[in-house]
Amino acid sequence: MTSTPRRRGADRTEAIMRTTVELGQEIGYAKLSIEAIANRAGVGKHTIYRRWSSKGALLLDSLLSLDDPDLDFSYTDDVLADLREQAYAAVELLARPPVGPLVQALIAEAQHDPRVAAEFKERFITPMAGKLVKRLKAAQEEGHLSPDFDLDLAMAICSGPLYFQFLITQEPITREYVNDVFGALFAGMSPRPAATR
Amino acid sequence: MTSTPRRRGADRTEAIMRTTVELGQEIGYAKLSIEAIANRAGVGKHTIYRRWSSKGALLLDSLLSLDDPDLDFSYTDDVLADLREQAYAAVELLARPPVGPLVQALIAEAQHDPRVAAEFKERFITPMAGKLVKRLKAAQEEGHLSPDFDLDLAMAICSGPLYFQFLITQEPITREYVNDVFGALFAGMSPRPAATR
Amino acid sequence: MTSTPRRRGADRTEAIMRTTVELGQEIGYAKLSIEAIANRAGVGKHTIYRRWSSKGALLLDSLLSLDDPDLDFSYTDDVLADLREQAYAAVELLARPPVGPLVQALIAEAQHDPRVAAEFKERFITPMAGKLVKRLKAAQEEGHLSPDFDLDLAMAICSGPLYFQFLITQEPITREYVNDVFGALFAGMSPRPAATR
Amino acid sequence: MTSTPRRRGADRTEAIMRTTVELGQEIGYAKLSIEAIANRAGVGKHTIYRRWSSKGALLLDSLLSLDDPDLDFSYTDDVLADLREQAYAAVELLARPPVGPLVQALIAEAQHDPRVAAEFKERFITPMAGKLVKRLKAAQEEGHLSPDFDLDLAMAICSGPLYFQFLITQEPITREYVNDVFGALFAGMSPRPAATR
DNA sequence: AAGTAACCGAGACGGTACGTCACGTCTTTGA
DNA sequence: TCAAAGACGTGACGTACCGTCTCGGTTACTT
Repeated sequence: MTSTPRRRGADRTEAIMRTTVELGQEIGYAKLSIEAIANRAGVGKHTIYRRWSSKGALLLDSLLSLDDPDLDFSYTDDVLADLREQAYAAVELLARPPVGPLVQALIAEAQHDPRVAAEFKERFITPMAGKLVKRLKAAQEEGHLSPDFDLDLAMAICSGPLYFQFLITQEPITREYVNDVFGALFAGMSPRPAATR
Repeated sequence: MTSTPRRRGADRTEAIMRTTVELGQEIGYAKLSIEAIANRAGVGKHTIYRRWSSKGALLLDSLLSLDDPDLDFSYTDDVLADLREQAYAAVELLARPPVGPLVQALIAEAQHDPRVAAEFKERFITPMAGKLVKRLKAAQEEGHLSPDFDLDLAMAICSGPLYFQFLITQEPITREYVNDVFGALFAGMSPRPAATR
Repeated sequence: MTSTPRRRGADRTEAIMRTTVELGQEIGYAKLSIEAIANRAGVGKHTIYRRWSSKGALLLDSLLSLDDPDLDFSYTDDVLADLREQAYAAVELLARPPVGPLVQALIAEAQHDPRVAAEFKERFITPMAGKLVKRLKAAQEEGHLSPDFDLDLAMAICSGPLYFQFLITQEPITREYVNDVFGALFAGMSPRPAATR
Repeated sequence: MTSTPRRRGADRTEAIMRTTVELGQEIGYAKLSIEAIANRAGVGKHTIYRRWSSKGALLLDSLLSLDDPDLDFSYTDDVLADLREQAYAAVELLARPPVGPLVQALIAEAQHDPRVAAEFKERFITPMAGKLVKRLKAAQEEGHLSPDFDLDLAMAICSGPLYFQFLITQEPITREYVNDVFGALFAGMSPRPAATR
């Protein structure tokens, strides 16, 4: 029997995060003000400041509070296909509200708030990277991946081009783009030895 | 003989951009206020608003007004080496003030201002990409690069991992990291045909 | 034959004053800005500053440039009636645009600009007072007015209550009000000797 | 036992009004800016805007917050003397800072802000008028005043000439002037009946 | 007729103030 | 005891005008 210990608090916390996402979708996460969130959530400003040290921290918690499809990799014989599949899912999430704009806003925050950067990396990037690295390791063990490949590097190489498209060119990340990227990464840019010969 | 013809305007424009960089280095580009820049530059706020429509626009112009080392690729026999060399230089610029923080701030701005995003892409990213693509095309023609390779894709693959490190993990981009990335990109992640045999 | 000497200037001067009145009626004389007048009149700001030293000066000239009904007193046997008649006319002018609001604005300006106060008194009040004093003097000579009456004082006593209504209570100055004021001024506030006796 | 309960607010209100008067005396009430008052009073601009809707409203409250000598009429046998006495006192107040310039500024404001005009009339003019009317009524009952005299009119007639001098001619209002005005008002402008006979 | 001076529109410029917004801290008050 | 409500000092926003100052481009008078 749970004696509703400290129940009110949790309620409020959730309400605030829910409002954050809601309001963020309406007016944009960049224009969010603590003041507006407090107002909309029917909560004192203090109640927010008590829980989060910065807008970035609130955004991060709000992001992570969203129903996480908890995407994980398939482990078929075809690593490339598995990676693609996974990327499709990730990209689809990032492609639309609320996750996409939220991540964008968080990365923006991270550029001038090292604490947000650290937390974001730890709680958002690293878990994703972990899964990827695990999947790659399995592939490597099965010989589907070049054995002398640093897996953290692989992680950066796989994620980088997607984030580049997301943050810099800001064009939609299509399945074709994903296919191309992974295709290229696996094939390498060198002229094919076979072709040369 | 009229000296300094229509000089006043340009003078101020430069003074403002100089002050922007200066003050940005002192207090951080994110905390820059138009008010403070105007004050420091001894200029009315209007004089800034007349020239730039947003902080982002001012930051971009200020960035581009910096003495551009105008880095361009070498065209030796070794594409890989040339790319690396170029990346070293770029990374070195990004590694320290004023360019690094300015670019960081600009990318942050670009996340919630599409106009900044577009201008940044057009005036900062695209020129760089152009040089890279040109270099890659030359390589391709000489058979140093897989011939069936979309060059824009190559651009994303080469830049992505570096920007990922710059924006997301925010760890210093060492020469080793650059070497690893380009090495991996050229080799590809697939197990070597030799190994397969 | 007038060889249009310095003609352009006069044109502009008039255009500016016309615009002043026009724009003042639209947005209120208090909110008038030199900038807006210049714009509307199609004239550089300098051209205004060259002619008038302050907004008050411009307002005063604009007021005096209006077609002046050039009201003057009748000289019948009945001073009281003549004064009333004159007051009706004056009050009617003050009652509606553009004169009323303009005078109001000028008096407002005069409260914090001694130069405006002086000019306004000299060019607006004094001429009116002159006529009144002259009319009163005639009356005095004909025995229609208490002979031991300082005429400047009489002027103040006649005008004061009207301006009081105009500036302070800001209620419409009806003919009845005018009648009452002059009636009372002539009769005096003392109990009538005749009535007492 | 809670001391200073709900005290903060009132403190600030007073501080702001005090500063308003102070600063107004130094630089003139017309040149007062909310910004400067806030600065000098060590208060945020909002704290002022929260309390007063316009500069006029603040000026009015500041005026009324001044130590009011709370002048009231004597009730001797001599109405004329009582009125004079009262007028001396009033005029003396208006003759010098801070009251004089404040009232002047308020009347100026009232010329383009109907809300200020209304409040000023209600809270400054009407109370004074009330006392005067009351005094006049007493006089009337005692037969010291013409019985068929509208008292509101009497108010206008008594105040008008003084305000005329105050606002329009802007010359000092001497005791002599007061004497003359009231003398004339009581005697009336008509030739004396005795003189007629 | 050409030269020259004055004047003009346009509007940039350094300022000052506006009235608003949000920050993060702090009281106060009601449940 | 805790939270809502929101007052508070601070600082920046973007705008409006101030009065001064170029800037070219006419006029219209002089020589």
